[in-house]
Amino acid sequence: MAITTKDLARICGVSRSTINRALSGNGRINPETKKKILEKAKELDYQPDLNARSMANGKSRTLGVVVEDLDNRFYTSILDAILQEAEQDSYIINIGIHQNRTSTEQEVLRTMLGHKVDGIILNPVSKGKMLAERLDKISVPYCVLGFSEISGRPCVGVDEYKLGYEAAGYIISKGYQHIVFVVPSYFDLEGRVSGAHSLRWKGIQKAIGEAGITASIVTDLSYARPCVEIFRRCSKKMAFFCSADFDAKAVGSALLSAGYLYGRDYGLMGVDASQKYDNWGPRITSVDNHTNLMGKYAEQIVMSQISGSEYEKKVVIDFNIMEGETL
Amino acid sequence: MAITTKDLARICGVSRSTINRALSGNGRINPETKKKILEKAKELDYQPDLNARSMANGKSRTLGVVVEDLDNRFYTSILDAILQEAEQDSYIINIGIHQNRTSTEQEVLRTMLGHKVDGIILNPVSKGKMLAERLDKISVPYCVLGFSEISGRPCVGVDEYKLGYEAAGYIISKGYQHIVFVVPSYFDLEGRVSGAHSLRWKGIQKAIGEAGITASIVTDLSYARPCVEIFRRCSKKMAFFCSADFDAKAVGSALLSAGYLYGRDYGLMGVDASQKYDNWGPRITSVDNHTNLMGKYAEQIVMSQISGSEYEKKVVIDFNIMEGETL
DNA sequence: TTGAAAGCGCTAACAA
DNA sequence: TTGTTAGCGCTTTCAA
Repeated sequence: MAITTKDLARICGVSRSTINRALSGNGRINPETKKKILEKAKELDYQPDLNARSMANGKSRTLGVVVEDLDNRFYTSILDAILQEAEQDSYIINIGIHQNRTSTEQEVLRTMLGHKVDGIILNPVSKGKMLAERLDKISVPYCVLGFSEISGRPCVGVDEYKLGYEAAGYIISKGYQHIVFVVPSYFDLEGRVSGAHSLRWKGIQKAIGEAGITASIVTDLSYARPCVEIFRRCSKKMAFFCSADFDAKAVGSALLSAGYLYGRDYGLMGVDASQKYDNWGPRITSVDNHTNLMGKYAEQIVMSQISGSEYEKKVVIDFNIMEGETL
Repeated sequence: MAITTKDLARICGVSRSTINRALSGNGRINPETKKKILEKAKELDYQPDLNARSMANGKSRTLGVVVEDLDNRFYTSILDAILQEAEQDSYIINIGIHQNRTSTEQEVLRTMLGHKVDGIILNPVSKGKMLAERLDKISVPYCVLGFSEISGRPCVGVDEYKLGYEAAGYIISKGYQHIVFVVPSYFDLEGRVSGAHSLRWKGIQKAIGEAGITASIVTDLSYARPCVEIFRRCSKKMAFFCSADFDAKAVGSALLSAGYLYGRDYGLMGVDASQKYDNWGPRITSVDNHTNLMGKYAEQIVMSQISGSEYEKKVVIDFNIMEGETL
């Protein structure tokens, strides 16, 4: 059993409020007794029960973060940024994963609210009306990661339409005649279209329309083989634009096994800027969507709400194209 | 403000204990009233205050996990496993990062204990006596990730001596005459030797002794250039054994830029089995140390202590060598 | 089968 | 300057 203010009070021969005054630094108190109390507290290694405090004053100094899983650099990078930011504010992080299941998402959110987190950062599974309802139930400040699924709510993300448009433009500028948009997560488990990816796709379509070239989309979960097939049947100079570097690597490997080389035989582009973290193999041409900034701003948006200061409801993160050796 | 049992009691016209009996399923209660209460609870979306509960019954159903950071697949992979395991036990995870600073480690541990976590999984910064003292202060069940720094305490890890011995043996079996052990984290920020890595190094030395070949060690934080230099000056057939695939990749890239190719000109080996996650570039010969299992067992060790069941104090995780194209 | 009361450890308002 | 009291929302005796 840890030592409590009650124990301290008994030991120091004063009341608990006096203990509290010494410990918190608030309220008038005799410097002598204060000094004595603090000494005793240190000697006995007093550590406040943060849950009790949270209950008494309604602030838990805890933030909840809900993401898909931690098997993905996209999320861990966001999370790392959140953790660093939160530490500065002396906040602790509760983390939950929904593994792309709406039911788990709901459950995790409930649990977090049950634990009285002061704020939540959510990478949502659900979309549209369901997401809106779910957000309405969040009784604390929150911030959504990615904003293609919602409007009028605190969120941070990149402009996916613009991302698609500019990425396609970049590919076009390199002289490619056909773009294959590879996006295994285009449909979720319930068969609904991902808002972010459909926006990207729209951006791509705009760009190819203007340039007068063609594009197609691959949404198969096992996209490697289809990509090889498409490449074999197509005579135009083509590029694969994949929704993440991870997928670009898979496509590149598959085509390489089939005897076709990125950069030489076709173009390959991804999103995530994995070249920043991994210098192995050819650098993949990629869109750097600044995941660390997403985490940082998400945390700040939530903290601003908690502290009641001004904040931008919708923060748009910049992205930029990083040249590589595959396009 | 969320609805409480007090509210429910008022609304249903019964006492709070009756509400509790309905909600918890414990104690005798009229099925009628129980049904009515449960309906109301659902209708009003009652959600228990888990902190209050935690305070009342001394169990928070929260586990604390302390690792270096999330910028490292080694940790995120462990963490992911812990999360999945914890979800099964309906436990939530508090995560803290110490960023390799002993002071932060201490602070994070204190905060976690303050939040009344039921157990802690720790990847320690501190070593030896300091670590022992720190562990002694942990008033809840815990498990240490890696066991080279401690003895007689709950922990999970791989046999680093054996790992070094077998990895070196594997390298030797491939005909290499000199091994360079590349380990930038051999010394920590305070200049102390990492127990895990010194064990590995001992294992390596044993193996080379038996085989009658030579070995050297590089502990520079910027090891790329030194490695290139060593390679240039050495006439023997040599292999670099790096403490992580990440570092092996860096060494490989540096030597490649200098015109030397892994596999052909020298051997390259790492630890982590990154080839399991990343199929880009040549597969690196690597030791798979099963990080996911580490996480899983760590969680189980802590949970067993919490539930009072039997458990093994020291769990040794298997490792195995994964062939690649660089050795 | 139900209710009353105490307590977990803390904070905060009010008295002394 | 210090102490008393009540309350946060829950669980857990004990009594009715």
